[in-house]
Amino acid sequence: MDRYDYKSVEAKWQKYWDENHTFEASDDYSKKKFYGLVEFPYPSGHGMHVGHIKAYSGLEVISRKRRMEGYNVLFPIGFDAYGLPTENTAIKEKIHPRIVTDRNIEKFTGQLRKVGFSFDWSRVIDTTEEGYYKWTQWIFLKMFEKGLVFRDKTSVNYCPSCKVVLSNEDSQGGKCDVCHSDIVQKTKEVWYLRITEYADRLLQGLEKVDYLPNVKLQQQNWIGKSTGAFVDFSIKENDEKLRIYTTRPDTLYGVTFMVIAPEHPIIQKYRDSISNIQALDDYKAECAKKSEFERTQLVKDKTGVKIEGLTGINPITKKEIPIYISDYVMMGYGTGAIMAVPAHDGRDYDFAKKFGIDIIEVIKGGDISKEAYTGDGEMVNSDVLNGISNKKEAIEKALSILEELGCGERGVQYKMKDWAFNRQRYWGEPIPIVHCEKCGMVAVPYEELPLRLPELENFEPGTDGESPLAKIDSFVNCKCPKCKGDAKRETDTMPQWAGSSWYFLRYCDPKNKSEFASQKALEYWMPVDWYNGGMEHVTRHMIYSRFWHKFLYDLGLVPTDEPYAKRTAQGLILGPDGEKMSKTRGNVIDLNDVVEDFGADVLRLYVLFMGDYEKAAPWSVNGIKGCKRFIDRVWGLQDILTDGDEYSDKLRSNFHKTIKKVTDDIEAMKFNTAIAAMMTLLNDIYAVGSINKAELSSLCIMLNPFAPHITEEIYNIITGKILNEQEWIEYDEKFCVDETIEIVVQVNGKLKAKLNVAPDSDKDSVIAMALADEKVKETVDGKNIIKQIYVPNKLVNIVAK
RNA sequence: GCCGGAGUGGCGGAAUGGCAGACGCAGUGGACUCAAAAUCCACCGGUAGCGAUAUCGUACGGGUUCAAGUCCCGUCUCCGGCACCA
Repeated sequence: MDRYDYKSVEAKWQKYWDENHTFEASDDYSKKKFYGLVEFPYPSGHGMHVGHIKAYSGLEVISRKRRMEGYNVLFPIGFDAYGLPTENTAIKEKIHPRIVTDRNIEKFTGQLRKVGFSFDWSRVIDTTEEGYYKWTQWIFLKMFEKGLVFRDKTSVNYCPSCKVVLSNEDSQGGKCDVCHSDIVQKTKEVWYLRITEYADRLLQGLEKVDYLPNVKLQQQNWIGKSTGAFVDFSIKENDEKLRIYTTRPDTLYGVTFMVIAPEHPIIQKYRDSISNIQALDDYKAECAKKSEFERTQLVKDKTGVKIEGLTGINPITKKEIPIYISDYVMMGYGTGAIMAVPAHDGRDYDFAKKFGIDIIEVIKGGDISKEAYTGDGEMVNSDVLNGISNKKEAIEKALSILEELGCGERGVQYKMKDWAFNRQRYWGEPIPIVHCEKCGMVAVPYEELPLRLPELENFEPGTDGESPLAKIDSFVNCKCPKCKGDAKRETDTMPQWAGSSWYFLRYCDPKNKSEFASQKALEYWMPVDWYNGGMEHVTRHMIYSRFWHKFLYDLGLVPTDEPYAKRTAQGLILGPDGEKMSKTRGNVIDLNDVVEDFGADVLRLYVLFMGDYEKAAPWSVNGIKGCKRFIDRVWGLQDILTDGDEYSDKLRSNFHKTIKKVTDDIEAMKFNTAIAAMMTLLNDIYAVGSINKAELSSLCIMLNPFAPHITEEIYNIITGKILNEQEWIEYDEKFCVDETIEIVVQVNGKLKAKLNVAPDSDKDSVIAMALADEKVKETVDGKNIIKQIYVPNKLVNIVAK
């Protein structure tokens, strides 16, 4: 047999699949369906890297298996092509972002095809295409219509390098998600989507979907629901009520001061009656200068100023307490005001120590002279609450008192904020809104969609953070759709996350011109049965897209309220040095080189074999050689091929066991052990010295999802048939059991002997055999046998003293 | 600080509470070769021993159990997420 020529074989089958539309999903809606989704790539100029291959290989294996199991499989791919890197390349090379995008998509497509992924190439999506972004704008307008879009002037996360406003999600850790510069705070009028309105449903929806526990947890934390109470504190000097939010109403008797955010409106309202207003203004100005990062990350000394002229009154104790402003209280969470209980909250404790405020213990159990006690315990110094030791009970009782007094109510808060939905850049979906002096914000009529991006000479954003579109008079100046008077167009574009918030719907019916997808197609294909992607998209893309989907569900436009039935995530591929792959580290593995040197099958096999699919694993230049050897040895089986259309006696059980293992492991995404099992089988075959046609066909089928090219080729050579038209192989449980089973014999838990017995032998005879063993006899000699343990088909343990 | 996850040979990693180290890589010895590569065969956790074998061994300290990498308690380290969220 000649050496395996992967280059020609891979090219041959890729051409065959393409010409025969082998992997295109059928429109026959009577068949059982499987919708497998992978996160579509951002087509960057660097091309794909091996991480992409791992990300897609998981569902690739499952999709190929599903097809052989008789499913109508939708396994689509597309490109999430709007975004900054493309625009920056366009600016640098002085060409249109359209050209950059097309160039990069072509590069990606070529690479994906070379790896032999079984994507449905007839349904490719490009989010920057008119036929697509028209519907992105359409959904936005629906949200606008339903009051989920609003504008607000607030302090926003601004990246001075990219010159854009970022959402909280895109500026985690105080760094820009794109360029990693420090984020600064800027006051700006921005667009928001009211995602908080769906907070509770996004949380509840998690109960009925099959996501990795980790994924659910991260989403729960991100939404950050807390239950507590709003409590009104009276102000002594006037009849104002200062409302706070707390999760611990049980500690009300321990309140010794209040803190409000520096921006709290009550200060402006009572400016004139505050004697140290200048000091408060100064403090506020100082805080505004700090970035979000400094304000939250550098938790050091507590700072603040006491308000002279406003005094709070504890609604339960009626005691007078001072009010401070401090930047450890945020205007954006709760009511921007808190009741401080220094004895039982670390932050309040630090503040009280610094400002010399009383600390009153109300829960026993700690030493409040040293630090705040945040644990549970018996209530003390709390009048009617005294003696209660159950936290829940104490909270309930405090709540009912507050409700009776009419100065408190139960409430819920979320950490999640509304979604800042705009960027001041060119390469994004234009926001289809017109500003009219008379009519205010007016939606562009649906029939005028798509609202196209105007042609530009210069894509650079303005220095003041204005969109480059603002410089184009012909775009900006327009007529108001309502009153037909002069009006101006919105010049901001949508953020990168817009296009990916509904792409899985478009795949169901990608060429539809009159709807974003037909109801029939959606009813058949949705929900996505299995969605795999990176952990980094769990809190942004996934929450955003679940929100859009739930909105469309409320309009009756999609059949399910959750888009994804199941979600898994792959681990990163690290560089050979164990560090995250990056160009600056110089540890990036070039995909093209790997395909060139080893072939697509070896690459596919290796990314799944290198470790647990869900965990990060370093690339090993040597490790991939093992997969190469495996593939070559599979090819070599043709040299020891014999006739035979059923399993031989010598290998029957090996095959059944391996098929079972591979079948189960694929479903559990334990690809590494599935491959290991096939390697073991291959070793067994070579030990036997021959393989028949039935056996080799069977091996080709189970290996096909991992290494589709070589298996198609071998299968075609030995049977004359096409493997992809075959069914997935079955195993028979009865052949998975050996004729004799090895039983381990231990004495006092230590291995002493091994016995070969028939399956399901009875206890007495096995123990008798064990005790008859020379080695066992020797060890037990002179001791009393206290206990005999028999685990059927596994082991015997004799306890002797 | 809080919430997750992990810690097993030289390396990547396997092990429904039941033979620790499957499978692969690297390494060592041998075969083939003028030679090398490729391929094939054997060995491949530590200690003692020529050896059969004995003994220790899954981050560390305790515990439960006939039996613990796996379960429980405590400690350390690393990774991921959230972070002055009241």
